[in-house]
This record gives sequence, C-alpha cells and structure tokens, in this order.
Amino acid sequence: MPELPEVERARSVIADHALDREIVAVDDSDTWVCRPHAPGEIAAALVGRTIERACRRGKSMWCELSGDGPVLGLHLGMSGRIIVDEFSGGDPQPRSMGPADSPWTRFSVRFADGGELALFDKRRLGRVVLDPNIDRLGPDAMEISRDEFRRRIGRSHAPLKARLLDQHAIAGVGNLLADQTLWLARQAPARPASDLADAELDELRRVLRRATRSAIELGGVHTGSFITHRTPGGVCPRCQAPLGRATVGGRTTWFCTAEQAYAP
DNA sequence: ACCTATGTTGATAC
DNA sequence: GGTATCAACATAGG
Repeated sequence: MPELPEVERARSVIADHALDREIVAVDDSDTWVCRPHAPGEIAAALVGRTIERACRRGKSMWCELSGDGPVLGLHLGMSGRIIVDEFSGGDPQPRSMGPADSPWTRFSVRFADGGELALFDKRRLGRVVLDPNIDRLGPDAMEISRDEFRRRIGRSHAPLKARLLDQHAIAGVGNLLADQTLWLARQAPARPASDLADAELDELRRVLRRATRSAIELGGVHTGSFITHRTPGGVCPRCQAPLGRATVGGRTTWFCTAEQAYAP
C-alpha cells in the first residue's frame, strides 16, 4: 500500500502539523510494532521533547527531536497511515474511528496541547523504532542521479521490475508504482535490467520521477493511469491489447502484452 | 467454512 | 554476493 508517494504525504502531515509541540505521553505498548524496544523505552526517549523535523528516504520516515537523543523512526508497512489530530497521510483507506479509541492504533504520541500523532495500521506490518538504520537503503527514487540510476539499476541480471523493487538498489518504489512506471516506459518487467541501454535507463528514470511526482500530487500510487486496468480482462489503455499477468520479483505483475512483450 | 489475495520487509537458503 | 522464497501480520473477498 504505502509507497513513496503515500509516505511523502504522511511525512508532510507531520511536518505541517506536528512540529514544535511538546510531547507529554507516548503509547508504545505494542511490542510487535515497536520491537525490539520494551514498553516505555520509546516513551522515555520522547516525553518532554518536540519534533523538530520530519524526514523521509524511500518508504522510511524519521522524526528529529529536540535536544540530544535518538531519532524516531516510522515505517508504514503495507497498511499504515499517520494521523495528526484530524489530518492524515499514508494508506488511503478511510478511517472510521478516531486514533485514540481505535483498535488499529498501534502507536501514539500525546501533545501538551491535547492533540495527538498516531500510527493507524490494521495489519501491524508498520514499525516504530528509535534510531532506524536507513543506511542500507538505496538513494531515494526522487533524488537519485542519472549516473547512479544507470549503475544501480542497469548492472544487475535480475528482472528489471525486481531491480526497481529492491530497496537496497533504489528506495521508494513499490509494486504498483513499478507497474505504472514500466507501462509508461513500455518496458517488459521480466527483461534483465542489464539488457537496457544507457538511453533506456535514462528514459526509465525520467518516467519514474514523473510517475512518482504525479502520484504525490494526486494522492497515491492508486491514482496511476495504468493501475485501474490491473484487473482480469483489462486491456491496455493505449493500444487496447489484452493485459498479461505474471509473477516477477515475487510480486503480482500486470503489463501490456503488445507494448511490453518480452521473449527471452 | 475455507481458501486465496493483498500495495512491505526481513531472515533464510541456494 | 545476488537472487529467490517464505514468514511475519490482519483483513477482504470468492
């Protein structure tokens, strides 16, 4: 669910609404979402401080806090969303209950003014952790340079889509954004990444940035022009050829059988 | 009822 | 080392 665009919107919700508010209480009692921390550990690091900055790389977020101490890492997993007071960002599912009284609130921070920041996450695949290790992530998909894109994507024999999904290679691309991007670029998902010429890699990067920016503006990866056609019986919105479905990089993959054909 | 599917990540095995 | 597979979680739908 949340890919780079949704996470960016969640980050901006924090940056726009949660900064410089004193933290007076923290519920970190979900030991699965907050692993490996014991209950109270995250609370002890946060109470009395304020969030000074909200940052993001790929699908990982972190909040820099006032004073000396750890940063607060947040990851939305597959179904998480961030709620600050009445504002929210992340997974696009509607919220039926307020964060405090919902059984799906997995972590929450109470501010001195009575407001609240919460992680709402039905599947509990999100994470809250102090000092998250983001060094293993590749460059952010919106920040990666042309040369680095050529190197990190184009030097693997793995299927092109698997390479785009590898967060160590490039951070932020999920299953839907990958399908949207490969369709826009008319590239076959299963084609070995190393088969692409530099000019094709450059074009792929350009298309990826455009698709990502569009998804941020429109509200999420589900707004991609190709995504609504990813369904049995769907046809390519450009050429009307039937869509194909396959598993690439372990993920369900849809593609135009005419424009994204690939025969090994 | 039971089985499958799901937008992520990580640990593990080859 | 790179790549593929499965498990972790919980819900929705056929």
